[in-house]
Amino acid sequence: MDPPVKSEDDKKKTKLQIFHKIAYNTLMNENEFETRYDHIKSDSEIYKLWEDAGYFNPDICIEKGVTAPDAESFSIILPPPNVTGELHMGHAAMLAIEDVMVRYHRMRGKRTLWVPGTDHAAIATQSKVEKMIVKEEKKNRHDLGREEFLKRVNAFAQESHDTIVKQVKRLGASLDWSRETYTLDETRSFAVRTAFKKMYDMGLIYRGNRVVNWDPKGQTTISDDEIVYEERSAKLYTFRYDKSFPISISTTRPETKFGDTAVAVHPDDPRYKDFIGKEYDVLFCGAPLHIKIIADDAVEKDFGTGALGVTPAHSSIDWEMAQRHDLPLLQVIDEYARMTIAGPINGKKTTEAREWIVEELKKDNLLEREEVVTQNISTAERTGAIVEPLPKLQWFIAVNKKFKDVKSGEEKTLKELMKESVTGGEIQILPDRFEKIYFNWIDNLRDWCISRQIWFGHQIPVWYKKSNPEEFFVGVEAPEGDNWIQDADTLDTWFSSGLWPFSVFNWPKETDDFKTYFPNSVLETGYDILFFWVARMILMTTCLTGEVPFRKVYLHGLVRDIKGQKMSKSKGNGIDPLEMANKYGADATRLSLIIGAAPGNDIKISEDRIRGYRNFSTKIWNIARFIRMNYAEGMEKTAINEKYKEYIDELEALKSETTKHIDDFEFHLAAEKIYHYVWHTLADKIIETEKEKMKDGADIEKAETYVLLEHLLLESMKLLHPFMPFVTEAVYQKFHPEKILMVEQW
RNA sequence: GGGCGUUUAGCUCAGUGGUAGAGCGUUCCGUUCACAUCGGAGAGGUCGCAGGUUCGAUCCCUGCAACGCCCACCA
Repeated sequence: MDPPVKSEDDKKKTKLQIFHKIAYNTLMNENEFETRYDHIKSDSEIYKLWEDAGYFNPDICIEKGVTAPDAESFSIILPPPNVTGELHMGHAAMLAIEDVMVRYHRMRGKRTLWVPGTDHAAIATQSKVEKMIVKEEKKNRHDLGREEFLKRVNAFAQESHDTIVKQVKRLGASLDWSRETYTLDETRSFAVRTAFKKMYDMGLIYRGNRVVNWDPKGQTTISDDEIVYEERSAKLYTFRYDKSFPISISTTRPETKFGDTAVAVHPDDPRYKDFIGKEYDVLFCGAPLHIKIIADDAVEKDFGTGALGVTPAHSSIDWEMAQRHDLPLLQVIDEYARMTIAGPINGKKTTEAREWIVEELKKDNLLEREEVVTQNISTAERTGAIVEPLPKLQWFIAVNKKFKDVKSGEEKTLKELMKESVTGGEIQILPDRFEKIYFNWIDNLRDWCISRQIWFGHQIPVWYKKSNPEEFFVGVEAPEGDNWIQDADTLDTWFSSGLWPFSVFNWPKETDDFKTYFPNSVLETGYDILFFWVARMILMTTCLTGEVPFRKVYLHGLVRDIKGQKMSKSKGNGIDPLEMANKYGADATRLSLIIGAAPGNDIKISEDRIRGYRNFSTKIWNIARFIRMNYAEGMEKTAINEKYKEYIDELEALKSETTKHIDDFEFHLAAEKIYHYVWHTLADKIIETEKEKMKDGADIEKAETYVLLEHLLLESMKLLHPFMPFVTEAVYQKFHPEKILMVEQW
């Protein structure tokens, strides 16, 4: 007889099993079933087991035969944590949910990739380091100089990065670390410069003198989305510029009126109809102004006097109006929020100027009314400073300009492209109520100012001719010769993170990864960065690749403390996920963030919850230990007896329910059902019913029961693995040291 | 001004067109038993309010209220 022929596959498998066995035996003694699950020790050993096996990397999964080479791919990019410090509970929730998806799809045999990375987070990181330096050395960034300052920021970023990576691993995230990237590394920087150049050539990036949001404290522009509105009470003054002027106007900022070039009224307002088109020379608090009366629909008839002093240089609404009516721009406030007009208030702060003007108006009997109103004031998210709208020469992305769409070849605007990606169903946003919010944002979107006057970030790839700064060069690399000087500004951090879905695959190179894993299957993140990030990725990706960045967007809620407040260090109400992982295990921490968290709803977390799930992992351990203790050497492993059909059916039902829930992004339901099954069905009912037989039954009964219980246990460990990877893997190892649960078939 | 979410046990939250669920807490009983990080038993809820649809509503519809969030920005 011929010896049995081993197929290549079998050989591979045997080799694999030996490898696993050796790897595992070096970690723990398989013959002992410890009385307690020691998560601190075991969690790290198991993560190492996974890392050494290499299965986080889909290429190795294929190489080792656990994934078919032609398997469908499943890819997620990790929303890159900012290198500003440490992970918080929100990150932990994100990691837990994404790891559930990734582990599930990997176990289903998909070619599964989860790409790790970190975000340089430009302004956030820079201001953090700046604050540290001010505090510790009483110096600001200008004292250090650009080069030295950047050195400091990079060192801080590196340190944060290392901490973050350690923390991400501690939580069990099955990320492919061999593909790790950073938004500011060389490959990503190349992608950023390429994107800038391409969009410039497409006519979508332009340099323009427009009214921007200026942060006088941070000394930089910020985008509309970086503004936080704060409700404050303010005084609304009603007055005339001077006695000769026929119309009264109302404003909360009289100091800006030195920049007025028009007064706008509603075209249908009978009170002012006769004035439209007339022009006046007035003397406002000693300053000569030339005011034209214009009619514009944007004016609210019922507010104030129904007439609006138009200040094109210091209000974006007024600036737009000025564009429509071809009004001149008159800047009277500088970058430090100080007055630039000649006279007694030159160089004074806007608030001081305001008081002075009011006094002048009173003196001249021009002030008609003074009332207290509540208004929403724009403040800069990062510094808290009141935003000063100023005209500045900056770089913008045009969202309303037609260009030739890469995919359809049709003339479209970025806004249209962003909208179509979702209305056309190419991208699905879950929960779907966020689609409406997304559309609403697009409708209000204005040209995106992308240049920032900060140092940390991607320097704008534009070079100006030293001899003639009007002449500039836009390119991926610097132009030849030393007659050029690069734009000192850097790009908004969301410009580079907008490229993330494909820059992680080394775009613009057409890499295999790009072909295999792009578009990403799912983008999972908190709903708070829908506009900042998700929308920007859709914008950049559809524009540059002609493809959508991902098929589905799954938005999770925010993690809050027990009082419902956002967790933050300054409030001291944060629960540190790492502390929880060390206290109760990563599994318990993860489960507490999944169960009870409906998609898109905020979750309030407390230590008690986490402790409850730690008890669950102890329970699992004991169930496994009990079953294993009833295994006798030489026990005959029969097939499962027909009489246990009910148990098997129950398990099968659980399997299909769980599968459906995960496919439907209902992770909380899936986890809860498995939880309930393991504790209250398997342990409380089935084991309690069958344990007598294990003790006192005949050998055949003992064996039958054992086989049944082992089957139920190990199958439920598979179902639970994506949610609680550590304890389930540890249990599985006790039964199958030659295998790794992480890559078992779902 | 526009939009969205939430309202269910003492607390934090899931869930469902047909006698209501989890964690924690609480009451009683039980430790030579895999597990006291446990087991068993229990208390505790007119599922925010008012209408409507339905044989039947906590769930669907309408209105209202309270709380929270997002967007716009009336200058």
